[in-house]
Amino acid sequence: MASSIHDLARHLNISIGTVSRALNGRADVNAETRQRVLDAARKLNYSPNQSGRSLRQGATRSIAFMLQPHPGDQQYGEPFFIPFLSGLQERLAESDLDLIVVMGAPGDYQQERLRRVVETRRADAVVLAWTRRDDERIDYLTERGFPFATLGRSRSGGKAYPSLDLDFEKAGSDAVDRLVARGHRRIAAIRPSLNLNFGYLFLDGYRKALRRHGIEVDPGLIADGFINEAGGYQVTPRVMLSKDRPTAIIFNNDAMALGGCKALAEMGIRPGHDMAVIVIVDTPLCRYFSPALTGFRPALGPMGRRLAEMLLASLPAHAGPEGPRTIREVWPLELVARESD
Amino acid sequence: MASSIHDLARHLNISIGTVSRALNGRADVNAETRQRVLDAARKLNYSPNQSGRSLRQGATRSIAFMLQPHPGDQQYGEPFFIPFLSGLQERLAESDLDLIVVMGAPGDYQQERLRRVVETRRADAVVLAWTRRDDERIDYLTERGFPFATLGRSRSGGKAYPSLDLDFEKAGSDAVDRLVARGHRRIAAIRPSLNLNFGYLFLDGYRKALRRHGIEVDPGLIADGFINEAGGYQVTPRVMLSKDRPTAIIFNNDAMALGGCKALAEMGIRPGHDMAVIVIVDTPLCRYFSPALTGFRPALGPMGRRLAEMLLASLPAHAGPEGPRTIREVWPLELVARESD
DNA sequence: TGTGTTGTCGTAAACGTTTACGGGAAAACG
DNA sequence: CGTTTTCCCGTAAACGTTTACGACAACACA
Repeated sequence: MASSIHDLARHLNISIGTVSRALNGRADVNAETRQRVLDAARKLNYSPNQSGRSLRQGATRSIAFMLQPHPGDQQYGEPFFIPFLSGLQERLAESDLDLIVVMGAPGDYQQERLRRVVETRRADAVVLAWTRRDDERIDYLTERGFPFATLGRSRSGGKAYPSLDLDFEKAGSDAVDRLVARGHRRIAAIRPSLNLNFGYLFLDGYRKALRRHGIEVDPGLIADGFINEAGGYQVTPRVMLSKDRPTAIIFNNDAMALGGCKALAEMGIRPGHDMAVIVIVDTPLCRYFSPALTGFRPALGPMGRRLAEMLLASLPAHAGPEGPRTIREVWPLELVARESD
Repeated sequence: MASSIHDLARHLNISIGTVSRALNGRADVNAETRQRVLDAARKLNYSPNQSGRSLRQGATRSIAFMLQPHPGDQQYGEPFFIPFLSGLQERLAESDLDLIVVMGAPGDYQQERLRRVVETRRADAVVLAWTRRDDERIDYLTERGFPFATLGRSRSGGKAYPSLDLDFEKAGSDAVDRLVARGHRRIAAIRPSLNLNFGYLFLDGYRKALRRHGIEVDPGLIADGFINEAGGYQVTPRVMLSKDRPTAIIFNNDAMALGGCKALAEMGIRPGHDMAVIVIVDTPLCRYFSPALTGFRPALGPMGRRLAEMLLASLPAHAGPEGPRTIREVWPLELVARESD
């Protein structure tokens, strides 16, 4: 079948030890021999069997990415993740690491999938997405001492692990500032239900900014919904029930905004004319919507790359010179002003 | 560190052979001993090391999914893939198989990543997405005799492998039928550039239906663009240049339609009023757009599950009773009539 | 010439499993 | 009681690597 290191050694009349050393660039092998090995490897189309390496080295050279959908949403936060995933996997590939994607419902099932990965040592480390406010996965991994990194912060206190997040708090605050500057005082906020941490962060920023402007926070102007089009559609009317209607709405993400605008349209309210709309997490969709939605754009691809790098630096095997390691980073969200506010 | 089968054996005063047999449900082990082993395994928190199994069994228990972005599009056909991926991975998980996601630019780079997976035996099989009309990856895999399945057809002739595709031809044809029935005769088609096969299939159906209705195919009403919002935005005006303007446009997918509608809006043309719009590949976005876009909805999740099943059935190791195996399936696209046409 | 050093390579163990094989005891059978 | 069968289990090889160790030759040095 596929050629092994033994075939190569036999073909060269050399021991497998020498072949291995030559291939792995060790010092104690003659330059000429190394070249012969390299040539033969190419000729015989040899690549080392990954299972063999993994077993011997105790490392699988792969990283698991855990993704969970939200109840009521089969979409896994789609538009958000692929660019991130792409950056992540690109960086991992550069270090010859593979990406294993593990999906599954949150809660027990996801936890079980995670346990399987860890205990059968299928991956050397784990990347967590959609971190919850209190995330049991983080507890589990720190307890086991298994390397991991997270996209998003969580409340799990005092634990040290690489994490990367967006500054939702500042975005929420900036959105309010911008709307207030444009004369709005009745500003609604629509965020995802569940205990997704960024929903809280965004709302914190929103609240603080309102207070700073001397505007009372009206609970009737805050609503939670599924983090998708349907969620935005269902929940937006609720905010319009107030006796004193909002003149602006901040949506957590593009999908919710899309559903929300649909609901507004059905009420005869035109986003961008009769109602200012701002989106916190901007995607290409926002730009091409009518009216084009102003929002805060994340640098998803670079974030994926960066988190991969932070994770690698925290891994004993891949760490470079034992320099200081970045533990947590919070990246800014850049405002893209368009037509909807 | 993590417990091995030796620890378990020592703890039970039993040989590792027996432990392994007990765990793997083989017949030649006493019922009581098996129970003791099972209990101890749970107590000591033992799970077999995957690298060890892989090496011994010559199978990694993982499947690679190859995804390529399109030039000019960093999005990997986002909204389309996650639900599919979710179904795929769910089904694989049920057979205790992991999913490795390999991304990378099409062409040489993607080919090299594929070679690495195959030659280093990181996966037992491969799933190809975004198949091109002539796909060198398919040639490579069949030549190597490596198991694989594809989402989408390709032109690579005479090769037998499981493949699953949508009936884009019929959808293109149905779309024309529907528009003609509503009085349209100037119907434009906007499809992805590159040699993505579904672009051709869709256009074939479109052309045939027009001819069936005795309408001449006007090349000026057909345009190619990047398969995303920007592509639709850029290319739609081109179709409007005809001296005899179209009264209806069929877009290949939701993202292109979104961009196209934006372009129309800027020309003062209101989709659903002044211009009929139909989308071939419908996603949740279409429903919540204003006007809600009529389109053809694919059953992405079930398709993922099904392709996983077809692939498994074609694998020697996982094949059930040697029944006949489905090789290719073409699934219908279901029309969802909404407001835009 | 004897001793120490350097450069290169082969040997063999080890990683954690699964499994073919054989052995011994108990059960079944005459 | 002797023979055959059945049931369980232990032994050891094998999967494909990497790597610690030692051997050997060549060379330098005194």
